Amino acid sequence: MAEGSGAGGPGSEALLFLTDDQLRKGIEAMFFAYRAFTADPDRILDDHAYGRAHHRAIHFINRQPGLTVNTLLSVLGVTKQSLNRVLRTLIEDGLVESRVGRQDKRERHLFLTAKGADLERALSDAQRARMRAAYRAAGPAAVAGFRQVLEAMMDPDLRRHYLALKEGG
Amino acid sequence: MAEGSGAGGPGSEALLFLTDDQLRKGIEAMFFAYRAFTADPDRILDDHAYGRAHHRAIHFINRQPGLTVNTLLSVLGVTKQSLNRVLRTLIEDGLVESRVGRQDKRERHLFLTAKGADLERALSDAQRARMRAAYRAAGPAAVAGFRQVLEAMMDPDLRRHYLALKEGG
DNA sequence: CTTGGAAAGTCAACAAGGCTGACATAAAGT
DNA sequence: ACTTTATGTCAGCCTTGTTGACTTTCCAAG
Repeated sequence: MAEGSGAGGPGSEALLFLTDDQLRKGIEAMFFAYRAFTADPDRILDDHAYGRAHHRAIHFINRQPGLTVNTLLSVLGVTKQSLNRVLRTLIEDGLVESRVGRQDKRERHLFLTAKGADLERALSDAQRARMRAAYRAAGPAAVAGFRQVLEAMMDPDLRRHYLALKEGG
Repeated sequence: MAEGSGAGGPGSEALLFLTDDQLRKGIEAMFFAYRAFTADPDRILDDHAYGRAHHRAIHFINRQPGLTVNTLLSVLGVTKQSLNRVLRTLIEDGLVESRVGRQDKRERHLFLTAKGADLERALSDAQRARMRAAYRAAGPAAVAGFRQVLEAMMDPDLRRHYLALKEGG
């Protein structure tokens, strides 16, 4: 309603959507939506005694098979020690395979095993189902705006990682 | 990829935005954007030896001054013990005040003190600045779509909390 | 060939912030 | 009088993040 009143000064029309109230709604929408966004995978992970950290590792190994530990590290934005704990259990459990690099033998290239790919599929199926329902409810135009805002929200460094994956698809 | 080939049946045009690739991009955009979304407040909180949990409590107490512990509990979706740890330090540090209910003396109503409101302002200023930049870069139409998709993503129970706040504004 | 640095892995210790379970108190409701 | 609700608290556990120190392996430049 406040948006409709034509009382603003010069140029205020174009900036009406930047009111604190609009911004606050966006902030709260992010908070609640992210909870929903992670809820389905979390349920599946619980059954396997894994956590969100395992999901993230599995996701990006699937997205970019053969990526090195260092690359995964910088995409995830965590420390080597933190990732290693997660990665070790995934390798021990036979979900991830680590192969020595051919050119540079210091590097380890990460791949999902068949078992790992199974879990990845279960997780991303669940997440995609929710995203699909939201997309369908909101419509194509809304989806375009959704991604535009999210991309504009990222730091340059994060956007770099995002875009690298976006092209690769 | 079956959806992407030009061979789709009737109605496939309208569903092009539901390809697995589009869904995946949305999922990854959520992941990276949420990191950026929380980065600025996290930096401020670090200086005060608080964490994201404190931020969330402060945010919702500010949004709905006088709300009861139980209400805050259900909005945040955590256990009483978990919230209490956070709330206790905020009260001890003089950021939050807890007043006994007048009608029902079992209830405690939560308010930000002046000091609490100061921190809240610093946190939300930072978060709004990022959101404002993203909104400005993406434009009003994108913003509408952004919120539509996020709202469609929420579980009914989460959306209930979101809408209650939305109206209250 | 030696040496410096990079990639990876590991150990130890710590902190935040979730969780469960058990229990205590005060106040309300029946 | 009894039960239920709202709150608070203690104790213990888990995941996942952190820092710091150290090792092994290997590449690459001097």
